[in-house]
This record gives sequence, C-alpha cells and structure tokens, in this order.
Amino acid sequence: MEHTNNASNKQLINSEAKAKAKRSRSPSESPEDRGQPSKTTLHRLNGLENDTEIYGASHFGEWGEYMQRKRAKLQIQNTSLEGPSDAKSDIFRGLAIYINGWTRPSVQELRKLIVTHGGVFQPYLDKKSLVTHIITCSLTPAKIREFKHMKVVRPEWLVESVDAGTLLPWTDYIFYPGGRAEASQGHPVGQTTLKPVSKSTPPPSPQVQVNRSESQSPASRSRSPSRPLYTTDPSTYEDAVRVPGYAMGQSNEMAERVMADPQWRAAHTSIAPDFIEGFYKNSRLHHLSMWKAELRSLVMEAQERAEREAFGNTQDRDGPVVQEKAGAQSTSTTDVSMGGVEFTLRSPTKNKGKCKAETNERVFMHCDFDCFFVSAGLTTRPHLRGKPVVVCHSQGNQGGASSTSEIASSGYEARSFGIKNGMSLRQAKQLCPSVVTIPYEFERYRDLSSQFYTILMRYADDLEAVSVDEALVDVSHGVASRRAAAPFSVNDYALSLAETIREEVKATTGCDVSIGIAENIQLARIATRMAKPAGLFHLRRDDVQKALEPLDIDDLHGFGYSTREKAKEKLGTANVGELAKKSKGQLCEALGKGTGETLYKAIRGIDDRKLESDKPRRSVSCDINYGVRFENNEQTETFIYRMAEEVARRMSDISVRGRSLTLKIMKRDPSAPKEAPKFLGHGICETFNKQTPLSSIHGQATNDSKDIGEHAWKLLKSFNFDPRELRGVGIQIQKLEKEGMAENSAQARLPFQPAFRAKTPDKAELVQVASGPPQIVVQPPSQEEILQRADVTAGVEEAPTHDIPSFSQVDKEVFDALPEDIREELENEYKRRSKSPTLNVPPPVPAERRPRIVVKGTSTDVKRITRQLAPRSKTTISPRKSTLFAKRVTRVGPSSVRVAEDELQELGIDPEVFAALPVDVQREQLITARHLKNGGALAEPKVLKYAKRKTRVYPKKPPPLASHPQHPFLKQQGPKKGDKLYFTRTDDVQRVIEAWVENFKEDPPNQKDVEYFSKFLVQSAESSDTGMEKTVAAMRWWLVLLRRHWEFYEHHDLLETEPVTQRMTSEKIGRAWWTAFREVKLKVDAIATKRFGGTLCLK
DNA sequence: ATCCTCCCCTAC
DNA sequence: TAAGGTAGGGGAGGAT
Ligand SMILES: Nc1ccn([C@H]2C[C@H](O)[C@@H](COP(=O)(O)OP(=O)(O)OP(=O)(O)O)O2)c(=O)n1
Ligand SMILES: [Mg+2]
Repeated sequence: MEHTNNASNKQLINSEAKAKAKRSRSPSESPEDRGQPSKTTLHRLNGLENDTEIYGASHFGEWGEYMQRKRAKLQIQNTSLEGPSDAKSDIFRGLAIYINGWTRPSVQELRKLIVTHGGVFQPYLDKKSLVTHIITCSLTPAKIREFKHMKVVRPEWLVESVDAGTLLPWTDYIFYPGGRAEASQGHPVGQTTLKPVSKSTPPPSPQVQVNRSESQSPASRSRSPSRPLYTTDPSTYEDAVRVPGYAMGQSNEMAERVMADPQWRAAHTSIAPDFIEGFYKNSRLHHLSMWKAELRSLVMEAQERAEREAFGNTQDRDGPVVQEKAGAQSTSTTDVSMGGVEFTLRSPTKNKGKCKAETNERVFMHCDFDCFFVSAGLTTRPHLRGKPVVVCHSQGNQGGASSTSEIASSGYEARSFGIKNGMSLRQAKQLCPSVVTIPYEFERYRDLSSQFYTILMRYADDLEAVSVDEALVDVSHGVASRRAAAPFSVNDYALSLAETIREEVKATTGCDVSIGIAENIQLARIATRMAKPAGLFHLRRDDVQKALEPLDIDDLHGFGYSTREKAKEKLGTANVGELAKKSKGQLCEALGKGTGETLYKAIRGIDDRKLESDKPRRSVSCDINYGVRFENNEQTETFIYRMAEEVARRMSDISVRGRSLTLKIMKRDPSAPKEAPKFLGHGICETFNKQTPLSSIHGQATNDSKDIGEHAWKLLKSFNFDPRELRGVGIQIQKLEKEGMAENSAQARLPFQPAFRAKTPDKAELVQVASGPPQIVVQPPSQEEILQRADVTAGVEEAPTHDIPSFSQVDKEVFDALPEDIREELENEYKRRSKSPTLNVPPPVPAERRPRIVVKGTSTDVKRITRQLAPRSKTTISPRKSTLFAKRVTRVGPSSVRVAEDELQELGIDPEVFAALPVDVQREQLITARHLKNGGALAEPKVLKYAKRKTRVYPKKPPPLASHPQHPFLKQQGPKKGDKLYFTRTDDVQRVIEAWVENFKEDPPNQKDVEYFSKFLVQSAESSDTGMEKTVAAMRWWLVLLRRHWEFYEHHDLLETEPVTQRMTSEKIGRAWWTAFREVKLKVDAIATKRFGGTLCLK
C-alpha cells in the first residue's frame, strides 16, 4: 500500500517532467549548435582533435552556417506557431527556455509568453547547449542534482518581466527547492544553502568571457555551504565549454611519441599476435553487442522452457531440436559472457500475450538502468557519489586532458556539465575539469545485468532484451493479476508493479533503474525518458498528445539524425507536433513508405511493433576498425586469418554455418592524415565491401576458419590496396544454417569431382553439393516444430499456392497441443473457410504427383508451413493480417529458381538437395553446372553487388558517436597533391595493372572498383609529371590487357556506356571495362591537354 | 509483384 | 596512452 502511494506520488511528480532529448548527440554539435563566435578558438584550443571535431572544424563553414540557418528556422517556426502577428516584444530575445514539469502558469501559457516575446521555447533538456534557463515550480531530488549547475528560475520571472515590459534579472527569481518564493530556506536533499547570486545580467551572451577560476571546479564549489544552488552564468554548459582548455596542448604527446616507435607498434597494433584478444577484452561496444546476443538467446531459452512446460506431452517426440545455446560457453572461463545463466519466465505460454482474448490492453514497461556503467562502478565507490563521474579507459592521470578515450557512461552530475556518453575524455575535461573517471568493470556489469533480468523475468509475460541495461517487458498479465488480487486498492496497478520492480532491482543491485510504462513500446520508451533519473512514469493515452508534441522525431526510438534532417529538408520541420499535420502520403514521400507509415503512427502514439524475443540470428560478424596498422601483405593476411578464426569460433559457439561472406574494408581516405587524430583510430576512411558465396571445399555451408580466411583474404587481395592504408577489417557471414541437423541421411552427390576445381576453384566449389542433407533448419520455434510433426503435406504447384493443410489432415493430438492462441487462430481460419466455400482453396496435391517445378523450401515442411501461415497477400488466406507467425518467421516466402527436375537430373543435381538451398545459391549452382556442361562457354552471369549511391541533400554531419565504424559523411574532399598513391610507389606498374585486370576477370568489378581504379589513374596523372608518366604507362598496359581479354568489344558501341549492374556477364564486364577505359582516357587527355597541350598516345 | 542485394541508418 | 562492435530494419533498384 505504501509503495503504491509512493508510486502515485512519483507519477504525479514525473508526469510533469518533460521528455528529454536523445542521449547521445555529437559532442561537436554543442559548440557549433550554439554558433558561438568562439568556435574557431575552441578548435584551436583543442589542438589535435578527434574525428568529429576535425570534421566540425574542417567543414566548419558549411556546417556552422547550416546550424545558424537551422537555428534561425527554429525560431521562425516557434514564432510562426503563434502567428507572427502575435509577436509582442523582444524582451526574451536570446533566451532558450526549458520548462520542467508542472508549472503555473501552465507550460502552454509560458510557452506562448516566451515565444511571443522573442524567446525560444526549448522542449528538450539535453539539447542543453541551447537551454539558457530552466523554469520550474518543483523539482525531484534527482532533478535537483541534475540541474545543479544550471539556471533554474521560477515562472514569475517570465510573467513579471512581461508585465514590466523588460527583462528582469533572473537571479531575483531563482528557484529554491525547499523554500517557496523567497531565497533563503534550506531544502531537503542535503543541498547547499541558497543565496542569491551576485551577478544579475540574465542571459549570458555567447561572448561572455569565462572567469577561469570561477568556472573551473563547479563540483567542489557545490560543496561549499553558502553557495547558491544554481551557480552564476559561467558554469552553465555553454560557458563551461568555453573554459579554456588547460593542458590542451598538442594531442597526447605520450601517445604520439609512442606511435612513432616501431617496437611499440609491433606490440600494440593489429600486427601484435594477441591484438584481437586484447582488443575485444577491452572493447565496451563489443561487450555490449555480445551481451545483447547472449541475453536474447537466454530469454529465448527461458521461453522455450516455459512453453515446453506447458506442452510437455508433445515435446521431444522426434528428438531434440537444436537450439542456439546462450552465452558462448566454449570461450574461456575468464570471460565476461553470460554463459551459464538461466532465466525463468514468470509464467507459461498462455500468458505470453498473444491471446486475442486479453489482447485489448497491453501494458509495456521499458526498464533501463540509470547511467549504468557509472552506477555499477559507484556501488563499490560510494565516496564518489555526488561527483561528476564517468567511465572510460583513460584514468586521466597525466595527459588526461588531451585523452581521446571515449566515455562510455557519464553520471548525472557529469551530465549537468554537458558531458555525454560517447564523448572523448578531453571534451569532458573541457566541460568539467574536475571530472572523475572510473574504470570499466565488465564482470560487474554482467552480474548486475543478470540479476536485473532475473527479476524482470519473474514479472514478464514476454520480454525483449534490448541491451545489457535495458529491457522491454510485457506485463499485461502481471498488472491484471495485481488488480484482481487487490481490487480498488490502488489507482495505478502498472505503476505499483513498476515500483515493486524498481525497488527490487535497487535492493538487489544497488543501482537505480527508471521505468517507463505505456500501452506500446514506443510510448514506453518515451515514458522512460520522462522517468529518468531514478523514477517511474506511466504515459497514459490522455497525455500522449501532450507528451509527444514538443518532441523532434529523433526523440522517437528508431529515428535519428538522418531521418530528422530529411524531414526538415522535405517537410520543413522535424517537430512531432508539426508533423502531425502532414498527411501520411507526405511522410511516406519524404521518408519512404515503411518509415513514413511508422512515423505517421508513432506521432499519434500508435506502435504496432511486437516484442521481439525469439528471432533467430541471421548473421555473425567480427569487425575491427581500431588499431589496424599494417606494413605489408603478410601481416595483413595473418590478421585476416586471425579474424577468420574469431568469426569461426563465434559461429561454432552457436552451431551455425554460413553460405555467404562479406568482407568490409576501411581504407584511409587519401586526404586524411596518415595517423588518425584519435589514438589508433581509423580516421576518415573510404569503405569497400565485397560479398562472395562461402563454402567448404565440399560446397557446403561452413564455419571452418580456414574456409572463411581463404575467402576473406581472396576478397581483400582483389582490392589491391596498399596494406599500409588499411584502417579496418570486418568479416560478416550470412545465410546461416543450423549445424548438426543430421549429417546422417543419405544424399546424392553431384558427379563433379574435385579435379574440376583446378582452374576456377571458387566456382567449382560451388558446384559441389552437400554430401549431407539440406541443412536449412532455421531454429524452428516450438509451434512450428509441432506443426511439422503434424505430418502435413501441402501441395506445391507450378505457381506455388500455399495454404494451411486441410483440417482433416491435421493430427488432432498435435493440434490440441498447440498454444491456445495459435489453435484459436487456426480454428478461426478453418471456420471461416467452411463458411465461405467460394474461397479458392486448392486441394492438396498428393506427394507423388508433385509437379516438376522445384520450389525452394527447407528439407522439412517447416518452412512451407510457416510460410503458409505467415501473413500474405490476398489469394488464399484471410485478408485479416495473421499475427500467427509474423514475428517468428524470419524468412517468409522462399522464392525459387524455376527449373525442370529433368534438367536438374541431367546436370547431376539432386532436386531435393537443390530445393533446400537459398535461392541465390541455387542460381549459382545452376549457372555453374550449365556452364560446365556447355564446356565452359562464356556468358555465365556472375553475382555482383552494387547499389547506386543516393545523393544526400541535407548537410553532412558525422554520426553522433565516434564509435561508428565509419563516418559516412564528409568523404568528398578530393585528393590533394602529394598524396601518395599505391601504384606510384610501385615500380612495377605493369604488374599492378595486370593483377587488377586479371583479378576482375575472375571476380568482376563493382562500381566502386571501377571508380576507384579510374580515380587512381586520374589522380596520378594530376599529381605530377612523374605521375602522369606512370598513368600513361599503366594505361598502355591496360589497353594491352583489354585487347587481350576483350578485344572484340573495343569498338563495340562506342557511344554506349556499359553500366556496372548487379549481374554481369563476361560480355558486360568487358564492355564495362572498355567504358571505364575510355572515360579515364578522356579525363587524362584533358589533363594532358592542359598541361602539355596534347593528348595521350598509347601506342 | 516479389525477391534479392547493397547500402544506409539506428541502437546500445 | 586506448581498446571506434555488431545486428537488424528498411529503401532503392535490378533480377526474376
Ligand atoms: N555511446 C555509448 C552509449 C552507451 N554505452 C554503454 C554504457 C552505458 O552505461 C550503457 C547503457 O547505455 P544507456 O544509453 O542506457 O546510457 P546510460 O545507462 O549510461 O544512461 P541513461 O540510461 O541513464 O541515460 O551502454 C557505451 O558504452 N557507449
Ligand atoms: Mg541506461
């Protein structure tokens, strides 16, 4: 009862809170966002900056200008909202005001006041950079801490200023938590006493120079007993950011020195033997990703256990189904994986929330630790509570002020200085020199997380693991039973349940969680933001409108910077309230169909997304874009093979093999400095991806590190990059198949022998077909499994028609064992059909009469059945969207290669085996088989990948976090003179070009290859006379090669250009090369004309 | 129309 | 010194 009241109170308090903006924003945004005149200074002070800062700096003109326009626009929007004619005065000009919680006058009224008198209403708090003042009537203790260093003022300031017709000093209206109007009382939370500050110039102009000593250590000042709660101007974010950086000097002297030392590099970069292990042991993002996968897997297991309990009688009839095991147990014992943990879902399946009966009111909770890493660290460092604490690698002892170490998590005190997750320590120190750093403690995070999840699982109908510190929980049933257990005792059962959970987690882990509650996932997440820190918030339907209206769309989960900019660009606003006026069509046009619709609904508080607790994995990858520095190809090859081992290990940990490999390469952008500004970082890079079918020597899906390594290395070689320029490598395996699904059953072998592999090993490999059975067993969820055992055989027709089996064919026992909701859905469907005989339900075709067209499916009927039951268009099944397997089936609707069984037999391909393959593997095999049958004639299509780049209309900006593997923006600066090109350093021009062309003959170029190759030659020609010579030499040799390989096309369609498309035949490749050659020659000719007054002679 | 690939984007 | 990983949703546009 008590906690219930508590909860209600909290809600009351929190319901006044405004949503805060998204957490992570580009660190570099802050200064520029404010368009401070000091930004150049800032840049200079910063000395060697990290990438984002560099970007900000080198593109400053463009970006800064953009931000100014943006700000102007924002103000215009703000004012025009109220109608320009309403503008009454300018007294609030320069103010950006955030209104916290419930106020009197109301938020709406205050907003109007602000806007009509020239100020800016800021709906988000952590666009702190923009907020000059906070208006409030009440604060929670947590907020008090949060706002400690900001100007917090009572609403009267605005009202009375307007009345007075001039801006009154804000310091006369400072808000004091304990006391009411007057500025003298003490207050609850052990805050300092409150004394009006001396300085009374209200809005700090951006130029205000900071008094260094005053702003240096706000934290220590906050300890002083006779100090105002809210300090004077200088220590707010915007001023703090201008605090001159002290030890700002040249980057990290130490770091620089050390980087120059070859010995050190040998020991600490990618060429070190244990580099990968060491890197992963310390990478927070790696841990985050691994934990997420493990948690999902653990949750899935828990659910399956729960379901098995509920249907115990039917399980294991046909032997166990291979399940993805959680926690990569095979890794060493000292690791920090979740291995060994087991969760128990609160209740068996019937509560899983899919029953139509109680479907009306779902209740979702979004639970998230407050500043997780910091909270975890503070559990054993209580003396640091109340200090601005951050977690990062650098412990900032010496050189910390110039550290590029990234902050994983910042505590709330630190945030009040403007420090954010993802910032570099250097930036943080600028904002708050007294910041305290604590190290990572991955084991602890794991332990706390597993306690957290254990608690959540007890209350969950269903649960989606979002992250190590965050989960989405369906608690509909739990709330309902609370209500049933004690009717009318509480007015908000969800809130009371949340309070229970919150307190339990706090008691168990010692850390605060915040919980947002709402009827759907999107809203629950928004509620969480309002709940933070250390609070609860139930966002009710009635308040949704109000809560959403002030947000920008990037405050919604799933919408980020890019979407926001697109919206602004194409719709004129990114504000949710404004966008609510746009039609669905407009949104779709601007953002794409799916995104537009999602947004349209999200804006209205609608979100149909289901919890995703049981999706099987579809890819496994391993990326390292840190510390990658090679001197030669041998080192590179070694590293690739090591990475291959890593991926292979991860695959075997979860018992999958793969059929497709993508290599992801980052190469230093020629215009970027050799050494990245971030210590051992990748710097500005160009990226190159290439995909290849992956197979063992037998043509099977594989997880063998040797297979993977070979494929990856071959791809990397095909790029012909200077190894010294590589800055990142990734290997991703797709088209996964579950391992171990019986190497047992007899299968026909293709007649091809290994001898075939002689010339083109890869293709020949493809032709080899599995000696094992088809192995596409996509972790069938239990229902599917049961269906499978129902021994249902649906017909397959030429134009495959899919349907659920006729009712009589369904094994009753199995049917009865189905979960209630599924049974219900099936029943409905059967009922519906019996009532509408007009429905075209083709009778099942007997198995022996199966048509000659092979339809891809799995080796079992699982896929077919799931597909049949999955939501699909008009033809057969109900128009109503079946929710049955919507979330379970990942790969809906297998497609098929149409081929007569006869031909397959002729080609020596077992139709059954063939049918089990993914469609593009089918294609490959077919092509190769036909090719070989025809005696190796040319003209076989080859899979290529390339998608045209979309042009970006909105300004470029680095992604918010430096941890993004690539800054997709800002690659546009052309090469500079003096940039070394690989091939200018290679005397053997012929060899290079030859390797290139040869390579692409085997492995056709994609658009990027051609562009790159061309750019190469042109750049070289531009760079110097010697470069020109080399280009000419190269082109001569190129010409020779082209004539040798594709002579026929030299004069073919001279006016046509052959685009590089997804599927290239030999002919197209040849023509594309000639096209490229002609284009390069044109360009080089132009250069030569300018420089030498003549064109090339390639004779 | 539907699938598939590549790429971009987002999240922690 | 620092440890910028990783998986999935979705759009564009070619292939079927
Ligand atoms: N750029 C980032 C963002 C997050 N994390 C890690 C550290 C965080 O503690 C944890 C959880 O991320 P949250 O987004 O939930 O951030 P916090 O928990 O730190 O803060 P809060 O949830 O209170 O906003 O993930 C990280 O390493 N790097
Ligand atoms: Mg958190």
